[in-house]
Amino acid sequence: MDLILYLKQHIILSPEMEAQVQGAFRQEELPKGHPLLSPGNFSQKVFYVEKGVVRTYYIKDGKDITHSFMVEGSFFVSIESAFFNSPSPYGVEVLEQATIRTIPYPDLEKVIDGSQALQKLSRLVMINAVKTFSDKLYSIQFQSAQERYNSMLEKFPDIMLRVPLGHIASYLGITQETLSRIRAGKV
Amino acid sequence: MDLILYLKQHIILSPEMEAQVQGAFRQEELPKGHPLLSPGNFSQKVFYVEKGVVRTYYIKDGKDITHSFMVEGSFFVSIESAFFNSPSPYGVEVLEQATIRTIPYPDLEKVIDGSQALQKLSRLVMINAVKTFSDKLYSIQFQSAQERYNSMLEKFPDIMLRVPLGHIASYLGITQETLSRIRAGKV
DNA sequence: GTTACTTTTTGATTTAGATCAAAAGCATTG
DNA sequence: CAATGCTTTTGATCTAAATCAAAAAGTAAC
Repeated sequence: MDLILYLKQHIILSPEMEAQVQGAFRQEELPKGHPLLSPGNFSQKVFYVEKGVVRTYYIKDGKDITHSFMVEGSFFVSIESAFFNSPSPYGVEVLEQATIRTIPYPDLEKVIDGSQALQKLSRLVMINAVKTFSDKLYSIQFQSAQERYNSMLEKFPDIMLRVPLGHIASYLGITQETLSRIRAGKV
Repeated sequence: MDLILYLKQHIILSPEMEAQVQGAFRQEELPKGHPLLSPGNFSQKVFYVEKGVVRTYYIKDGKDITHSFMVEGSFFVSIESAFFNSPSPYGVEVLEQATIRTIPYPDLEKVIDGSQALQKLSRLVMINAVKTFSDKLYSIQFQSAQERYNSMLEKFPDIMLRVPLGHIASYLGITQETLSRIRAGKV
């Protein structure tokens, strides 16, 4: 969803503010496979997905672990880089032809500071980030592989069919073999 | 740590702002065992722990699961109540004689809106909440019970000795029996 | 179609930690 | 100091999912 539209759905945006946001965010059309950020690099960019599917991941013991799938209307920023001045453990890559809007975090902070409404919205976006983590923690801690698979089917029915098995398995916190068995109903 | 001192460590606080904060937060001395919030209740209160130890928890399948230990200098708010107007799945209780400062979230929001510096700090506090969840998710997903135990020993050496085994076990995401065995070095 | 390569599935075995059950330690109260 | 309840430990068994290994299915390149 278009960034401005997204904002207008949540807050009232003055024409001046709208122009400021439009100008502050870059817009990029990116093909499948395009890396937006590689793990271990430093980037203070905030990403907004207007269209397409993007994946964030990190490398653990040489293995690629999917951390999240981002669909239209999602924000991402490396907390490590933007707030703690260190390299990002996360990488970000385009899974499906995407339209991405980006802005350096310090610039975004200035824009936000200029609007009470944006301040409130930015808090909401962060709260949602906390909630996403909280939900994922709960699912890893208390749900079985089968249950997590079912939840994901509900949440991302489309993604399940289109991305490689390995990405989904690592996202669910299970091995590819287990996911394959679950899918086949052999559990 | 005293709330005002905490704020001053992070930002510059004008005398007027300081007075406003002092007035807006209530202060309570609470004994061990005192419930600050019961699971299933609605509370928009933001808690700040000035002194003592507090625990947040929830009930899962009739079992009491410790979600976090809060020591001096920690904030807590039920996201569900404060932001989504629903009952809090979390409960909060005093583990050790504590000094707690509280403020309804809507009031806090007004205070924050009046100060650029507080806005920035509130973002940082939220970022830290995200990071805490992120770290906990990682530890549950990739670390063994033994490793989690060791990390906790480093992070909360004092708490480990003073709170009931069951609280620690559920916090670590393991059973009491397993924790007992780990402690005895029988693993 | 044949070859080569990647992705997915199937099978056998192992393992960390759970569960179930009971014993041992420790406090508190009369 | 018994008697009564907690909390913690110990022991035996079970289980979900990992690991290891190989077969099968897809995909692309020639």
